[in-house]
Amino acid sequence: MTRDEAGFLASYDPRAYDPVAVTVDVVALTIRDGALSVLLVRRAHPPFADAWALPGGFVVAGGADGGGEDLPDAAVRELAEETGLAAADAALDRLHLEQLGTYGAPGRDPRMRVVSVAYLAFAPALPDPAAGGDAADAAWTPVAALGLTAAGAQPPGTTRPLAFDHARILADGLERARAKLEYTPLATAFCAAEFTIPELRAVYEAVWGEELHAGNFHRKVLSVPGFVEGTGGTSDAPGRRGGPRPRLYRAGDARLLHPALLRPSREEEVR
Amino acid sequence: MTRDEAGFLASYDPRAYDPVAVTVDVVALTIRDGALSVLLVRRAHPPFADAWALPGGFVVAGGADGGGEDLPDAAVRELAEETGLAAADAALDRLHLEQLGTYGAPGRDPRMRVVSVAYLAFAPALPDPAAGGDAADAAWTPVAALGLTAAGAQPPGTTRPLAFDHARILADGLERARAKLEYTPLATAFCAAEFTIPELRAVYEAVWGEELHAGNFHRKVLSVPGFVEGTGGTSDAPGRRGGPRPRLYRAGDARLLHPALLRPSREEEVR
DNA sequence: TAAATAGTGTCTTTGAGACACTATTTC
DNA sequence: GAAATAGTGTCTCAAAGACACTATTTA
Repeated sequence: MTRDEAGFLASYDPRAYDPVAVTVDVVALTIRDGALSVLLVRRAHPPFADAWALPGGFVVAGGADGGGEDLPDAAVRELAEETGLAAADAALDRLHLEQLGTYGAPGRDPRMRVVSVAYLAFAPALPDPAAGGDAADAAWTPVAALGLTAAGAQPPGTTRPLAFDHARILADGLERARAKLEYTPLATAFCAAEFTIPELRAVYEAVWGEELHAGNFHRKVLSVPGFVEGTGGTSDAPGRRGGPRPRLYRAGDARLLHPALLRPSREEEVR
Repeated sequence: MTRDEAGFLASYDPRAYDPVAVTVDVVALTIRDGALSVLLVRRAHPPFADAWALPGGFVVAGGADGGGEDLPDAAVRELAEETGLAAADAALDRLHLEQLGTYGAPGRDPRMRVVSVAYLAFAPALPDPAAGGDAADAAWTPVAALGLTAAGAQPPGTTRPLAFDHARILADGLERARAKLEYTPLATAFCAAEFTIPELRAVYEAVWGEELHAGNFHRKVLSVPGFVEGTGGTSDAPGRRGGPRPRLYRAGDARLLHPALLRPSREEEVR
């Protein structure tokens, strides 16, 4: 650093600017009882007290000398804090986390200018959360129960309206999830370490909201290089309604599916 | 708003938190002389004075009572300010702008904690920029000249090292652009309002960095519903090296290409 | 035994890519 | 005329989806 740069740094006063708060919000998805579900918390404090919202909160900034937390770390911390899931929990180990987008329209938070970085998480079936932090309650909620429109709005009279612009964020997260299942092997992130092809198909059906042809799906999954690899084992199939024991598979080493596994209902094809 | 909420808002002091600055940075791409190029500015002030960087700057926050600017507006403003392109310019009208991602690792800016929301812009050929704002210079730069690796790093000794983590942001923007050409009609955003199929092919070749089969490309583009629509006109083809006059097309009404136009070289297929 | 399910075989249709060819233009 | 290019025809191969079928399990 030159002397000029050092001098500039010393005279720099960040508080001369209007303040902006940075938060993270997490769209955590899982499959519970065959239904795609999102983790929601009930807000204990205003604004939107008692309303349901995505788990999230302020990022620890740290001073000019460092000490702040990185954004993905903040997302995992908020997820753990507000749900009682220990950050060291084995379940959180298998978590897939990716950045979804940033929402910063003026007025989206009545307190002040807040820019929120949203993260999208895929998790295998997790235990019921325990409320913690600023949350009065926490629960996995089937997304179908929220009455979300594709445009990211909830019609008036919805039983569980979301705080802030969280309906918009959730709608974006759902669309991202649906798209990612097409060309990445991330459906395996919703499964346990070992899974069967029918279980994997159930994930696709829950996320896409439509039934898939069992036979063609099976052949397709096995034909995509690196999607899954067999373990040699067989499921012990508790509580099924008949049929042979399906074989067990692990996630393969592919990071992209090629050829992709495209959604059937593409009549819309947004024009 | 309940009285409780109003009381909470009145007592809320945003300055109790460590400050975080929010900036926007723009990866503006265009095709110049057949080469995919990015708009860079030379920084007039520390940190990284005299280094090249993506155009960008602080977001106008506004107070609790509003008055701040939305993030996409800030991106367009920075683009206009630092390049001398008038915001009302017809060229900026045809601009495609989308959010790329948010970069907020502690220490990425030596002054303080800075969270930067990056935007990706596709533009038709634009005039040479004129430096303005905090920029000492501004220029369209062929991305090949920057020696970027796929990992988003620049090898030591690069002629034009980028400030901050802008090499990473640019690499992410390029990969996003390459992917988007596959399944959206955004290649047309690099073209004038009317264009020929060979011009469109040149866009794909510049962004993907490989040659495409002219005949198959032509048939493919016309076979995807809503990609392009004919104008009935014919190019007057100045300065070509022979061959018939190509027909003119406009962008169609499709927002997704189906079937997609996949990149040929997918041997890698990241495992 | 009946019903449900795992997994495979096969046929049809669509689309991608290779190659060939004609027509049109510039040098 | 030679070379380059726009645009079309045609063939082959890969892949998606429909349908059928067998084997295996539960109720």
